[in-house]
Amino acid sequence: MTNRELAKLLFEIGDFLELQEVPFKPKAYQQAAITIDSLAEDIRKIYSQSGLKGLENISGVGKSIAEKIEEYLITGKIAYYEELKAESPIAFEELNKVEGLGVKKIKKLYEQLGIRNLKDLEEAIKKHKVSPVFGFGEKTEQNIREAIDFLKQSKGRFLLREVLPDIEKIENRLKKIRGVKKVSIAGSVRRRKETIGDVDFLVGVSEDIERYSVERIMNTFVSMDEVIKVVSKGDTRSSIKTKWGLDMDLRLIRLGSFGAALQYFTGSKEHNIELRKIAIKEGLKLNEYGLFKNKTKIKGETEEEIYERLGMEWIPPELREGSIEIEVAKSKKIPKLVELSDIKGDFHCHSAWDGGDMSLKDMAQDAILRGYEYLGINDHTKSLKIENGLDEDALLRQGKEIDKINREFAENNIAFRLLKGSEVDILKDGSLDIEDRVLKTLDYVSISIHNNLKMTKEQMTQRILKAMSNPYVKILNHPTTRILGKREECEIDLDAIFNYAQKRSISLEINSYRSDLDSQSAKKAKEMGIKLTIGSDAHTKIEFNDMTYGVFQARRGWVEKKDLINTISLDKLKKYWQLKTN
DNA sequence: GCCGTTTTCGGCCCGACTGTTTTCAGTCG
Repeated sequence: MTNRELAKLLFEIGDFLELQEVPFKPKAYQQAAITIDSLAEDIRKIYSQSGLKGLENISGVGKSIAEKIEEYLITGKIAYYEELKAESPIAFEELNKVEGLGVKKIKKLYEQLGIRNLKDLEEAIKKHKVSPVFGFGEKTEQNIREAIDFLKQSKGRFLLREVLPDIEKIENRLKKIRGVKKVSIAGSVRRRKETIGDVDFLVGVSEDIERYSVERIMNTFVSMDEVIKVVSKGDTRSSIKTKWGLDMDLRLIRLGSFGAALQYFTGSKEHNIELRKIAIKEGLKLNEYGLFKNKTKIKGETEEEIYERLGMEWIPPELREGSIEIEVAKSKKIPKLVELSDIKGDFHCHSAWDGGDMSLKDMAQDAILRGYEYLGINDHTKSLKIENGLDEDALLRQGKEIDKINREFAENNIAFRLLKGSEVDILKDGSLDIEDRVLKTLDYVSISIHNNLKMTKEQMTQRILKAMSNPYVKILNHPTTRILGKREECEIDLDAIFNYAQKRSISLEINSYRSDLDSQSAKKAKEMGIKLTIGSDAHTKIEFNDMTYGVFQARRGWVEKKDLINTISLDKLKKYWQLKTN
């Protein structure tokens, strides 16, 4: 991934400059790095199509950085980066990860104690060399010691899917504390990022809250069972570390400022900076307490009124990443994003036939309770032996059972249907492992890559294109094969896949469990007019709930109800896919 | 180094908390 590698280099240039205390340049490099990292387009493609000018058109990239990108794309290196790296003996990135250590302290530690990296720092802490340094002290030394311990055992970012239920439990607990009027989760959790770094709880209280009430709220928060360290505790903010390694902040907010605080702490940082610049242009000041004209607060109670006063529509948190959302909101064209309640069915779930924990009938009943109109059975096929993949015979037999269950629904006037699908395995040469004579008996065929993932980009792309050329294919499942947190995406030319999907009206899946497609790719597919599906990939009853996370992912990709297939009614689906099921 | 409907110069988000020092710098989000 060229974009990511380049972004990393630019970011590090920023780090080096920051260490040299060069003003403003670090931010410029890091801003450019962030933008490039979140670009949907391959930077190589931008350069090959539009040259240096194309690079300069990227927001945050000017003449100087564009030239460095060009140098990188041609030579694979940036001389400026190499120079800075050679000059600086300090492993800044590593040391900066230690909480409490910023540029100034890292520099001082190097100058006074010769500390270059984390290992040096650990040594120095062990020998109590840090506390005597001017500006440091006993407490700081102890904090650094603990921060290193946390760093070593921390898992970095957490999958939203794995932590959200626990976070919501705490949210509900906070709501019950006396004196608390309102609780909201902010930050990347509210933006529904697929991975989160920490959690921000906003607790709304009345304007004239008593001092002992404040104390009670803060005390309750920092003494929860999940807390293993209280990082800070004040009148408006407390900060804790939990046993999961997840950091949490509680912010106490007067209700009159709740909207401003929610806006501010939801971020993203980039989004907020853009918003503040707009406020400044209008002669206003935006902070977490409100929108101010001179010293007078003019807005602050709700997010909506703040966005409105700044001349734009309210922006759903999932879109607040500081890219184009503010421009779009100014022209009042923010789309109505898909919601869980729009989902009418799931095309990707596994039954007991391939080792799932539910029978076809149980699955149907569960789906009906969820308000679905249809459920596509999408069991693995025979070459995936480890998943008890079905062969042609089994698929035909399963089809008969589905017919039988559907007949019962029809007889009882239940407007719900199971659909005959299959997650057909794409073999190494791009052929499918189920014969066409059986594929044509199904309502829909979805295809997936599960093995031989280490092919060249060219080979992998050809393999998938060949599989997509089968006339019965309706969905390409998890197109890049990534499993967020476990497996990187494979080398693949997504543009070629998207072009072919567009031409043949093949739908691309947003897989809830894997977070694949990612939101940027989903956005791109949507813009090309490719229909998407969201699949839970459930193998067990509880995993049906994962649809929620697929919806989050889709929303982050600006996906609307109309962009998805599994939001249309059973009747429309019958026509759209010419289903065999009645 | 980047940016611009205050556009080619001059500004670049801003407030809370901690720890150390003794009135504030550093860090964080």
